Amino acid sequence: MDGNITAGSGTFCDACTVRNRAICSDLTRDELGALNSIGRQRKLRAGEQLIWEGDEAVLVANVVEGLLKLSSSTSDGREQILGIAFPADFLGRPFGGSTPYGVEALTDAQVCVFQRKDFDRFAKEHPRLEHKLLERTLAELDQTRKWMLLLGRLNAEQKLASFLLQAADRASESGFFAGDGTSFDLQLSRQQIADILGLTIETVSRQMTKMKSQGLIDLPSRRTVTILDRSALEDRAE
Amino acid sequence: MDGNITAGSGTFCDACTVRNRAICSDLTRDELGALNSIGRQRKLRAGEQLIWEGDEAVLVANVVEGLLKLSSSTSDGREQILGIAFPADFLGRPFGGSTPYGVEALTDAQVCVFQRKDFDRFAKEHPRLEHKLLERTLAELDQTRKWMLLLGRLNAEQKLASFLLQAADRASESGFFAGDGTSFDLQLSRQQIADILGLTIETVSRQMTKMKSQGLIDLPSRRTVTILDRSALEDRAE
DNA sequence: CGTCTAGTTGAATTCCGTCAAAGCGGGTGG
DNA sequence: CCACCCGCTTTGACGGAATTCAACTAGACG
Repeated sequence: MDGNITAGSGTFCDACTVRNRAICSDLTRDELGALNSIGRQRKLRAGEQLIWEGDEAVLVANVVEGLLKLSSSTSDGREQILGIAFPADFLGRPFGGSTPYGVEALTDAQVCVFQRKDFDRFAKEHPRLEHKLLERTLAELDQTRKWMLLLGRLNAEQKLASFLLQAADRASESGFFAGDGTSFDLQLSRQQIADILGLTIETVSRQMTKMKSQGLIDLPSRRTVTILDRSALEDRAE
Repeated sequence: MDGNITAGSGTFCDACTVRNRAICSDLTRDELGALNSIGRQRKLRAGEQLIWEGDEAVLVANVVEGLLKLSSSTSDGREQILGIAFPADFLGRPFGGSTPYGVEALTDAQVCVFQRKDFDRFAKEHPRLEHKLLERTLAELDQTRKWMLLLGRLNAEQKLASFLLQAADRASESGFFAGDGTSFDLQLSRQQIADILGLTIETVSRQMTKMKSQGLIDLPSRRTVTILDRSALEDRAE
């Protein structure tokens, strides 16, 4: 259980690939050192759970590498994905009681974890960090609200079109299999897409083949999507 | 257009009814005075718009009295309510570009507004205020995510049952027409409930009469709800 | 070459939205 | 005081979109 945890060696921040984008980006060398000493790097395998839904919030983390999902389930087992965490995103619930959602790695991932108590203390003493965290949380809230409109008011076609456009943007900006910016790897199964959009796997599949047959997209392989007619896709997104 | 704006007189915080619950609650007298000097009280009529969707974020506010909705619309005019703001809640998007949702008063309301630039500056200089704002934003994010599960994965009956239970809780804790805690005033039209739950007005109506006929609730008047069988309602909520 | 999982396709069903009409209640003016 | 009107709500009939259940297919991997 400890095999995938590396003790904070005092140097890992220097090598951190998301250092300039994560909430730590405004810290001085000394502050970074202090934060370093309370954090640990941890590797996660795809499918591994970092935080369980409803658990008392004992840890928070920065995503260094990979994709993670935040999700919650109904009592009868249907799942809704509440957000996707990308590298440099922050995870967990500081200053809070329990985490009302689970966090699980979608791909192999690397995170920089902190005991919540340690992090809370550190944050309170470092307003610039708190400020970064606040900005990030506000942005996340905006994002989440946008998603609510999708869930509440769009039909399956609109949901999928919006999703593909957003995925394409994310893919090109973070360089995932970017190619020419129109072809990209989804990194998500049909089931996961369905869980994001509040649909079933069959509906997702049907909509994708429909879009393919209409020449809006191509599906060269299971998880690869090529956008052939972006503006038509935008028309359907709303 | 100015008739409903009162200049900051230097004393209104003292009389503020939400002073101990709003984000200002940790400030010293001096700090409160300073904040006071950049804020203005404003009264809103039910239906009046405080912030327009997509506008550049020029103001932020504390709710002093009344209820407001945050909402967004699809291009074909269907609306989704993204959140309800209660007294002591914070409104608007500090440190940001545009507000991606509109804010409108549901009841007559009173808010304490700030120019965003003034507020941003003040906040940056007062970490305790930022901390409060952060805690509030995190709580709001949790709330919003819970709502996403409802929108994405619950059916009409489950949505309505969840909504009524939550409304009952809110009503009793904030003392709205609390009565014995089971009977309360909704303050929302059927259309607004539909916009919250991602349903149509007819579906909301049908579900309510169904619950009434099953003895779960009573509907003594248009906007009053009495919960007769809470546990049965909880069973249906998920 | 067989097995296993993820994805696709099809048919039946159900739930919710749409359209239309009727009911209710509160306010206004005769 | 009553008749009328207006907006909100309820109710009904219908259709369509998405889910459900089930069979089938395509790759991946040993």
